[in-house]
Amino acid sequence: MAKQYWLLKSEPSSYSIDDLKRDGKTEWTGVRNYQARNTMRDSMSKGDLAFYYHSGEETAIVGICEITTEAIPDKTAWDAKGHYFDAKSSPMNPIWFCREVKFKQKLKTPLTLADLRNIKGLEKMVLLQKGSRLSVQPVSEKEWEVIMGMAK
DNA sequence: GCCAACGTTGGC
DNA sequence: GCCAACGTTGGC
Repeated sequence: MAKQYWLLKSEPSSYSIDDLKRDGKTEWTGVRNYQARNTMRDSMSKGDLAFYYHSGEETAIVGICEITTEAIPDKTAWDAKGHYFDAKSSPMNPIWFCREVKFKQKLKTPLTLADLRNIKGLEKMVLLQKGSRLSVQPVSEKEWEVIMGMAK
């Protein structure tokens, strides 16, 4: 199957691209939205690439990471003291899933939301749609290439 | 801080 | 199954 592309959102204050660079890899846990869950569980493939997007104060694509595993249960759902606890999920019957992602690179210059809105060819991008707040979302191959072209 | 958009919950 | 109320996300 052809390589697919994604975009992962994160608040830099909770986990930034620099944190990922430092760690090398991380489990992309804490997603508690069914659509985003389904994307991670069912649609992604090992080896796919994803833009790393900072939401909040920065609002920009800041880097690239790679999906390095199949879907794995999100263990943070089982931690009763944690922020992402969900009593309905259990090791026997997991509800939430994640993937491990590996740091690939930082963009030399972040591409801000405002930049992206001005680039031809990205009009359909999920990120740029009104009211879009999915934290895991697809990026088309064409969109990926347009953005990579701009990031040089 | 404000508010639009969206998702979830729960009463009926 | 509908829908109002509520909570959250996230841009501005």
